[in-house]
Amino acid sequence: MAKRGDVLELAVLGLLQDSPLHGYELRKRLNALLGSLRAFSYGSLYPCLKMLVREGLIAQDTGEGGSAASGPAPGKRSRIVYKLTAEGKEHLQDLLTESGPAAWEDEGFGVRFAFFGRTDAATRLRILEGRRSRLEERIDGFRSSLSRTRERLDSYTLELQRHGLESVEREVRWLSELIDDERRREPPPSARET
Amino acid sequence: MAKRGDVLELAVLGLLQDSPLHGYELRKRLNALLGSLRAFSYGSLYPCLKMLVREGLIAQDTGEGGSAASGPAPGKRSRIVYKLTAEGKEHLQDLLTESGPAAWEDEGFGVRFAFFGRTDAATRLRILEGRRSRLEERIDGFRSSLSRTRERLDSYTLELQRHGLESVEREVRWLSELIDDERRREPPPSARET
DNA sequence: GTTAGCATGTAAGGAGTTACATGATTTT
DNA sequence: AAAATCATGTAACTCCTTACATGCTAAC
Repeated sequence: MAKRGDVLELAVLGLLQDSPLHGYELRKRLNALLGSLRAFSYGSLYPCLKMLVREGLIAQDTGEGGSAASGPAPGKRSRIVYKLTAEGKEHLQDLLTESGPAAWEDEGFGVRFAFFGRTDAATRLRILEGRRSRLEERIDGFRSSLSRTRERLDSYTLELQRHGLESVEREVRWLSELIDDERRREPPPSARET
Repeated sequence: MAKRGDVLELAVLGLLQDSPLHGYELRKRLNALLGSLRAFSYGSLYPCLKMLVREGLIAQDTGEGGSAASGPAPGKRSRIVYKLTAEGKEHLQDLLTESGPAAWEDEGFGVRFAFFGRTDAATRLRILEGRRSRLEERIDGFRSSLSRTRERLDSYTLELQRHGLESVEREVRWLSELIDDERRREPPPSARET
């Protein structure tokens, strides 16, 4: 229970944090935001929106204001604009601040990183470091499995492993640079004590 | 119809091509082979094996030979050894030779590449080039979406996009080197004509 | 006037995971 | 004799896709 790997849910809540949006627009921004990471279809977005409404995390804003132009693009067609509720904002903060596997694994990390602009410095650092040590574990398991099975592998398989390993090592270097940037911007409290 | 993205099926058939194996061993090799690409659990492997037997692509070899040591590790416990049937071999060749999205997308490409040792040169080249142009398309769509939404993105989101783009560009360079290697090894027929 | 894009949904199903259930064998 | 690892499986569930269904509006 409470073990939802829902990247979609988090991404939707995160986007609605900036401004209310309707489904169609939401999907475009979603896929622009996640870029190569992931793409979602309407068939998953709309049911997700319904669920979030049922859970009280977002609210529908169908009716146009009262008299004149009120929506972002008035007079188009009946569209359903969603916005975060107070509960939704809280839940979003919980998700973004959360530690644990959800925040380290590929997609979970990617979405959280995309919303780093609204995350506090301590959390950013924690997530970056969590991701890095997760990748370093992966490298270790990788190397030991390589040394165990090296003799059995042909050159193509080996080349695939080598390229995969190099990709992970490259991401570790990237993370290390980001971590250094964060530290420079906000030095650890131990430097201010004494 | 006939639109099975089954990475698992292909990987199982590919591994059984080298030698008959039982499920447990198969899973270990599977995860060693695919490394960072993917991991499979027993909950998907065993049902898949059953399905492949039903389809006549693999056969079970439960009974030990007749008298003395016959299996790879005799006298352990009742284990079910699977091997490719003639039909299975044919189907595997079809899958490995296949063009189209299945062979270009991330996982489909990865598995096919892992089995390049048993693939002919022309197919290798075709798949490598297919993968490369697929990635180049992705880069284009990416750049145009970036120029459309640049002003709206904060620095973290932008950094994520930049890193993603760089990863894809890096893979394109990798593929280009591999393609050059293949060409050097087996020059195109046009160079032999005249 | 027809194609393309905006806008919202639903039903069926695919591909895989987690957790459970069971038991033998080897190592410590 | 306890713990780890070998070995095989099943049931329920998750998350997402594809294909379908519908209709409005803008551009060509």
